[in-house]
Amino acid sequence: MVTVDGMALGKDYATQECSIARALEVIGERWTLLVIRDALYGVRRYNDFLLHLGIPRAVLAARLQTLTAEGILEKRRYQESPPREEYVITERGIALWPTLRSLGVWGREHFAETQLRRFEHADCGTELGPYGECPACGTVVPVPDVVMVPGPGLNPDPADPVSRALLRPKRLLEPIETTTGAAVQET
Amino acid sequence: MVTVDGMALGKDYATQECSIARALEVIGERWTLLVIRDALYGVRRYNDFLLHLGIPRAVLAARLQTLTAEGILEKRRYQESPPREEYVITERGIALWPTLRSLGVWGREHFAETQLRRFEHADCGTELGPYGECPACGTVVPVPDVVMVPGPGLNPDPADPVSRALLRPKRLLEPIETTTGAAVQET
DNA sequence: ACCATAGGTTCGGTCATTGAACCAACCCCG
DNA sequence: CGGGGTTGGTTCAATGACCGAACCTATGGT
Repeated sequence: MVTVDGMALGKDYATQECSIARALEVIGERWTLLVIRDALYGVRRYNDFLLHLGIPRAVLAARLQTLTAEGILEKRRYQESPPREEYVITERGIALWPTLRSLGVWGREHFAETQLRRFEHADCGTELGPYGECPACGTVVPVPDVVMVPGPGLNPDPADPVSRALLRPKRLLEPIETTTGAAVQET
Repeated sequence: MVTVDGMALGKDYATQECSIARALEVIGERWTLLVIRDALYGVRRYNDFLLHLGIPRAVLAARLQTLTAEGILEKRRYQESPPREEYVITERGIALWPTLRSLGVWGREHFAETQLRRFEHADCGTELGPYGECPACGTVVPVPDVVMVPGPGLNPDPADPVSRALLRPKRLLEPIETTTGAAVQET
């Protein structure tokens, strides 16, 4: 056999015939799922991802490019004069919500944290079940109808403006209003 | 602030207050979710993981150790005389099934593959819904009652004995019978 | 003219992953 | 008793990915 030359290492799982493996080739790299999570929470701008995630700039640029190429985010110009871009999650990205939801539930249940955020059905206020369904209505809740409610145990006065914007209840996908404090300024 | 020295890079997402991030610190590394998938499929032995995944030996050893330490796998001796170990998935690991299931569904739907495997409710033969529920019975199917059925599009004559064992229908968690062909022998 | 903002790219250093080789029990076979 | 096979690892040099910091570009505000 000749072990197809080229990418010997990296993001692919060459020998696997499995849709889980295919999925992981797309979203399995470090930081990628957190970028998608933030996009579901309404984060759209390069600088906001940067502030909220604490990800190296180069890595963020690479992830945004890959996710755009894979059709999970869509890059678009939201302002011409000083050219400004934003990255908006697509249907394909939104379809990852049940996965992220069940991963979050698993993380909370098995690593004993206080509940940091709660997710409710906007129509009735019921807390979602483990796969994003509404126990009261008996239906899978469309992502735009999910409300994220911050819980206790969440730092009440975070440093970055994105975390501050996420401190009050809001619907998924609804863009965060970027108070435009300071750019990347740390410390 | 002083950014706790020590692990500056690696597996942690230091600034994130989020159970998704906590979960990813545990199962977010390369290969980890595939090891867990295989464990759900009934793979238990070091050599079988090796053969089926094509993972470097050192990485496999590291992942098995981490997963054992995190309580996702349990290492146990299944034979004394020549001391032999096996890694069996725990409740905590089994709880990842809905996550893996929804990830697999996403991978198949968005990256247009033929259906490689199907998952059915053993009691009634109905194909599972996207989160591992049975549409006919209306309940979430316990993992031991899920039957994995190989589909078309799966290589009918794979090289390694593990893939061959996974070619016929079987329940999740049921250990694969390792025909004990040859050890790691490739070529 | 000067500073700030948004969205990047470049670069040297460090960490993780890779493939191949080696090791160590123990068994079976002759 | 010696040789080979199986299982479950460890070690090692090389390569790629990730890291933080610095720099760049375009624009707008004052």
